[in-house]
Amino acid sequence: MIACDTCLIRNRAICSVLDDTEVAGLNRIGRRRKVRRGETVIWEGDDAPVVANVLTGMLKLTSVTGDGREQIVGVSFPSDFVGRPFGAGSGNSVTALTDAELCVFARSSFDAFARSHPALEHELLERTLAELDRAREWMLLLGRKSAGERVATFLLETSHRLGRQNCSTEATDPDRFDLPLSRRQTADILGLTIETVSRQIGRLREAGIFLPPVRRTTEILDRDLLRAEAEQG
Amino acid sequence: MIACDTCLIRNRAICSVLDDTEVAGLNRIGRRRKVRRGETVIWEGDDAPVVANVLTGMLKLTSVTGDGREQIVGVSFPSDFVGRPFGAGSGNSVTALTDAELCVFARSSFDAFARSHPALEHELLERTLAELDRAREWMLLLGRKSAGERVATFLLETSHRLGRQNCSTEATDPDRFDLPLSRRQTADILGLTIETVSRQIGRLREAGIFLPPVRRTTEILDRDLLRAEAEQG
DNA sequence: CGATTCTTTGACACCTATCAATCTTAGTGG
DNA sequence: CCACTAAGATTGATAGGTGTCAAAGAATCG
Repeated sequence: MIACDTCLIRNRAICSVLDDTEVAGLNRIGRRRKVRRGETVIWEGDDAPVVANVLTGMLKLTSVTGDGREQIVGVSFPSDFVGRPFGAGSGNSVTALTDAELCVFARSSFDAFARSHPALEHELLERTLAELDRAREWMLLLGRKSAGERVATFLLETSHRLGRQNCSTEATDPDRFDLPLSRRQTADILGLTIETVSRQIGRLREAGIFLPPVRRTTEILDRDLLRAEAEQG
Repeated sequence: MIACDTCLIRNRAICSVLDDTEVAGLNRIGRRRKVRRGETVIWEGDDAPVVANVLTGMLKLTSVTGDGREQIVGVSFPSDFVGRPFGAGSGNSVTALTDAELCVFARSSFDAFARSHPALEHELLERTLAELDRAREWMLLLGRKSAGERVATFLLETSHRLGRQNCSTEATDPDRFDLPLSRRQTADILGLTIETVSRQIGRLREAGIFLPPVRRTTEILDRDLLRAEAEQG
């Protein structure tokens, strides 16, 4: 009996392409680690000696300028892979947005394991390509969209990603979701200030399109109008 | 004798990890294609039935909003790989910035070939990870940097990438390079307007930091000051 | 219930976009 | 080779969107 047998994301993480024997091998070089909200797992510019699977919780990937301006360049959910395997040090920090649990590997061990398991590398490649797609879509948002469009796009994208995340058997309403992000974090995702995000959300609330957090739970009231706002708001 | 034997980028493209027999196999499913400046090879949202190695020239990857605002999300040089293998259709268009020559593969054939050649997939993974690093660094620029910082960063980055590109035996001056980009294209990379880019370049010229294009050839006069501008200009 | 943190709201300033005109470059045909 | 044209780049005036600064209002947590 190894830890992976009881792993909640055994069938969704990169491990899903490995058979039981192979998973046992991977299990041998990994260990579980709990992190608290706000704790930074990997530091930007560091040699980034670890990579990990996200078991529970949410994490942010950030880049920061010399004088402290921060941009969130990615958000990781359970079953996502975080860290930078192969060669280069990490270009961004990884910090827990909520309490989280990780399955951590020393990078050197993981690199060696991956190199000898092509199926794992293929899965990693598919995920990296998907992440690159997402990053490039976000570049369009950061470079060319107005504050209103950004906030609307963010709400749609968040609803979509959290919907995929929810794995309960019963169908859940994609228009209602818990958003464990502060204004600062939302602003850091959208390349805006907290005040601008606040005003745009206020605008959507007044327009009856969106219902802001009541104890973290937020709701999209008019998805069609929100989509229109995302295109040109 | 196959086409790859005379290929200028045989040792720099993803093919470099294949032996002669394997390259022959890849050669069998590929074909060369010349494209003219401005020609679009892959259309955003298309099924994107092709991937390719860049042999000569420069290409841009772009995302576009519904109403025509464009963001350049990547620039490809000789030996770079373009297109979206495995599953998802392409999220962005690929358009030639200069006349260019490509080594094109039907995506289905390439996918199959790659899956049966782990070394190739590993190389693809390394390149995709590096591209993701670059994309995320650019997200910081688009989300958090001022116009002055963007232009300065762009000049440094361009100098760096074109320097690596130049493979002549003699050492070339990294501070002098040819920049085959119009103001519009530069603006679309930086998420700015052409007027703002023009003004910022004018500012750097007046400050004696940078010499704008004379018949495409541009020159960095004071790299240290330019670096300072990139941090907070 | 008090203290801290986060969010909202307002007033104002500034940066960048927009609009418009001039100037330069590149390309074409006489 | 030069004039002519069209496209691209620069420069200027103006406006608008977002950032900044400040204060008041919620929410969270002991």
